[in-house]
Amino acid sequence: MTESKLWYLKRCDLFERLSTEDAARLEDRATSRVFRRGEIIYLPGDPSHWVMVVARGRVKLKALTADGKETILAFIEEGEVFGELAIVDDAPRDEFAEAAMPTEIVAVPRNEILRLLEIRPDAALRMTKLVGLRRRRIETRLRNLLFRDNRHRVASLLLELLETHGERAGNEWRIRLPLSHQDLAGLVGSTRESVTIALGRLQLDGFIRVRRRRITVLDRERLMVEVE
Amino acid sequence: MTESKLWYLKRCDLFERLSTEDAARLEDRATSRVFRRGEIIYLPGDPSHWVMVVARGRVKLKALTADGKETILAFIEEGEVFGELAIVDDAPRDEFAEAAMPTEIVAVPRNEILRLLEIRPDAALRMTKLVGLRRRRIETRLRNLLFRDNRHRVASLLLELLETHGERAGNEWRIRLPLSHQDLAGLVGSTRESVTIALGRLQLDGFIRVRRRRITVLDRERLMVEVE
DNA sequence: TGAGGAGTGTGAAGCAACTCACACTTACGA
DNA sequence: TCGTAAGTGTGAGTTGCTTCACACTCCTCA
Repeated sequence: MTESKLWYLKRCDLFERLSTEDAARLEDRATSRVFRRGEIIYLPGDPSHWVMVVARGRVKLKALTADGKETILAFIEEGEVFGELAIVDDAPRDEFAEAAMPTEIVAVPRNEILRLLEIRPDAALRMTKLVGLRRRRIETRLRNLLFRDNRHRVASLLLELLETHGERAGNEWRIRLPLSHQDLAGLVGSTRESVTIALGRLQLDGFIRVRRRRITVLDRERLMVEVE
Repeated sequence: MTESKLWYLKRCDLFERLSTEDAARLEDRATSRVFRRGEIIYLPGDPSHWVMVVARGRVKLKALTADGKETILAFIEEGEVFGELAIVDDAPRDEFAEAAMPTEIVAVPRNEILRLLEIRPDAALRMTKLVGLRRRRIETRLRNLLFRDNRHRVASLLLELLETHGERAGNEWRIRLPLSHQDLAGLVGSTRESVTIALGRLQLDGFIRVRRRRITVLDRERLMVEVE
């Protein structure tokens, strides 16, 4: 570990404004560990004793169906929190957290977080907002999946990804995350082949440019209209 | 209005333990109104200025697709909060709230809630848990919809409904909510006809009993195994 | 620099779910 | 008490997606 755990925690707005005392305490109680690409950080059934922060790397949250298909719930990037529902209660995890690349994780014990939320109303409010924002995102995703064909699903997924993992480049928007068609299928609940078709058509229609695992949205506004 | 707004608010655990001062303040700032069945309480685009509580009746949260299909996000029952994402930020609503029956609503201004959360850490924590619990539910729903056929979708929806709106009756579990096949279709993202088929089969297989808009789960354990 | 794996494109066949259409039943208000 | 609307059951025809199969491209690392 090259940097202190605290240094990583502080990049995350949840922990940025702590008293030196609280900070020292966190530094003491938090744990850190490095995972290789593909390693599992936690899995369904594990106790929810920790709230985690991505220090370096990227994490994929996913679930598996009985026949082995992968539902991707989210990607978590550097400086972001995950597993924060440990706060709600101690119900076991119900998804996998997997390192999507070499990744360092800082884990804070549930109790420490709860204590912090008790004494720091502003931290509590931030936490509520974090949980709420992600809920809103999931609800939107749900709406965009039900009753819509593959083209619409993929298109609105791309727009969602721009919000969370997009970066502007002139008029265009690039998706920072390298995503295979298989990954996209896991995000919209369809198959690799169907995603290939949908992306192909969207590209033909001039909405996007695809190169290997890189997707660029050429005209965000127009794509938003297309999706309604 | 037969009862005070406060009386209704206090039935909701978010507000139950207030100082008399805070209580008086809430009583003063909160608003209440009665809606007829089918009336819209708010709609997409409305400003999120209020957090609401169902005093009497039942509320349906839904969204409409471009071609008029109804996605049902949740039903909210007496004493429960909804529209609580107004706390996160002032982004406009993105769903409809509709009275599913004659319903009285108490609305608390966003600012009042925020103030309360600032000064009452326990209230803040409860709010986080509420938002988090609902998020977990939505995530589960998402997992249960992607990659699964109609039978599985309907079956896991029934189990979900037992958690939120179920009541035990001996060995059986009844769903308190009267739900048409159309409603169920809106919850799982399929069609009325497909739901009819799925329910019919589940009944034939001895998992449930259906009578008009009443569904009884005969053997919850067995149904859980069926869904995996 | 070449071999193997990951990622992408495409087509043929099958099927689950959708649409449309209509008959029947139950609930409930005039 | 009847009339109407809401809710349910079922079949025929269609379609969009999945499955399976295989060829091809690109990247990476030995």
